Amino acid sequence: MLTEKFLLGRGREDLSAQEKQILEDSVAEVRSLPPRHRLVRAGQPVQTSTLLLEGFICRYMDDRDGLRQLVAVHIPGDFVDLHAFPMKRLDHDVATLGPVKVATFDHATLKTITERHPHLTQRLWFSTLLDAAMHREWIFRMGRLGAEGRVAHLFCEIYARLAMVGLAKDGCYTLPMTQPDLAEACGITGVHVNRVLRLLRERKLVTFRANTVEIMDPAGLASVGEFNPDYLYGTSATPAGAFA
Amino acid sequence: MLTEKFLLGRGREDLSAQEKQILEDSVAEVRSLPPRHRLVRAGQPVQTSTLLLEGFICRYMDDRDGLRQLVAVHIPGDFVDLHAFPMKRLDHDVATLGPVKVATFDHATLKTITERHPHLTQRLWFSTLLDAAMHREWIFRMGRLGAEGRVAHLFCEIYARLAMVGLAKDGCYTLPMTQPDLAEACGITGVHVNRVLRLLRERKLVTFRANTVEIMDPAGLASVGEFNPDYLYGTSATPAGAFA
DNA sequence: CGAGAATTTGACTCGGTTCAAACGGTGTGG
DNA sequence: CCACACCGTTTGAACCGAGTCAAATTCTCG
Repeated sequence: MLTEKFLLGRGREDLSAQEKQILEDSVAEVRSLPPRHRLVRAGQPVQTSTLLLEGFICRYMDDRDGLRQLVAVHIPGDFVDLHAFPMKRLDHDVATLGPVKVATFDHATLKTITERHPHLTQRLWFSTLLDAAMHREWIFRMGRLGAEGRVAHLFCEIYARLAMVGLAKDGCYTLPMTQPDLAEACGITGVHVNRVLRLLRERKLVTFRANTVEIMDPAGLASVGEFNPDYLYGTSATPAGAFA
Repeated sequence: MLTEKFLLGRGREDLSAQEKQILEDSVAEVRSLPPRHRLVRAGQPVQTSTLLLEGFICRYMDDRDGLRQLVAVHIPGDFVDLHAFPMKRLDHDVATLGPVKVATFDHATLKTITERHPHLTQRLWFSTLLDAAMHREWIFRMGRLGAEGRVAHLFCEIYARLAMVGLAKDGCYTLPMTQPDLAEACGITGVHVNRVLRLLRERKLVTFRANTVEIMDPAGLASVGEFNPDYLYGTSATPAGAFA
């Protein structure tokens, strides 16, 4: 089932079998895309939205000098640009990190869902609000944490989210990001990311090599990143609590 | 009409007279609240949502040391915690800045709306996505701008939003925030906010005194803050374009 | 009028940037 | 199959923006 990871660990159980089927039947197209491929450009009108099936996607904005600020990292099960449905256009770019597989939904189809299935609609709405909750946490990260904390927090967040959809365990996961990418996500320099990674490694908290994150001390890392997974709205059965 | 400012300048025209009436009739209660009053505490279950009628409200999160990071500032017409309706609980606190007047909506009533009025529901959804768009811009502000730019950007954003609902003109508006408040919104120190304000004043860009913002050079301020109002999704008739 | 908060300014410190250079993978074309 | 080019990674040294600490001044409100 293509949409099996959607809201997994966040109340997907709350969807009836019929609703799950409606979602599944609403997929217009499944596509594979190469790394570093831009799906949507800021400002353009959009008629479809994208559910991420495999791989990683990011959203970002450019500053005056063309430097990027990531505003979101997406993992399988995320409805990456569902907000384009009510908004019609986006205020940021959307691009793949590594290679991905995505499912596309036509906005016309989504409109039908909103007209006929209020409860499913509310769950779709909820999924966009999860993104907003993560945005807020990113604001917190940039505003209150130093460089070390920011990187630690990001590693914790992605681990917790991947664990919820069964793509991470024992503190290990694949993350197709470079050090400059991390820098763009954390609002610091690529050079400084490197120094921070060395520190975190030396303190036996986490290592990041060859696109692989290995969290050696979850509690310690969560402490450095002041990470509390409540904002991810996982259900009680969800492994996000590993950090609690 | 209590709800007259809701989505004003953001496609409120798109609502039918009937829909506007439904919204108006859904108000459960109107209340006045004193400055610095906390409406919602993070984590608590919530059964109502709040439309801000008059005054200013902020949302914030605490770090380990109890220091606050503002994640949103709300102005009249904003449905401050509508996201609590699908989410059931919030990941942050909500508090007034100055004195406010608010309208309260029961979630049971909102549920009825989502079951019977898909189009109105979509506009409610849209309003929560506007908040998410502002969150993203805040991430950008914290990640890519220096202290000066952050303060400049914030002043620009609030001006553009107030102008859309008719509460600011000629670059002037009232903002019941202290310098420490600004600091909490911008991720810098209160002391440094003071220095930045002096700089901006000396450069004849903007002054902030006695809860009053006076933008003397809109274009210059927008340039320092790398401010582009597109993310506010104003309509073409909207004064937000004053900064474009 | 007095208390407590907010504003303002100065001096010193420090985290993170900038600039620079070396080193390591990896894919491509000759 | 190797050479080269292009990234990404790593490290060092100098610099600077913002934080910290401290104290004086002004404002606000009971």
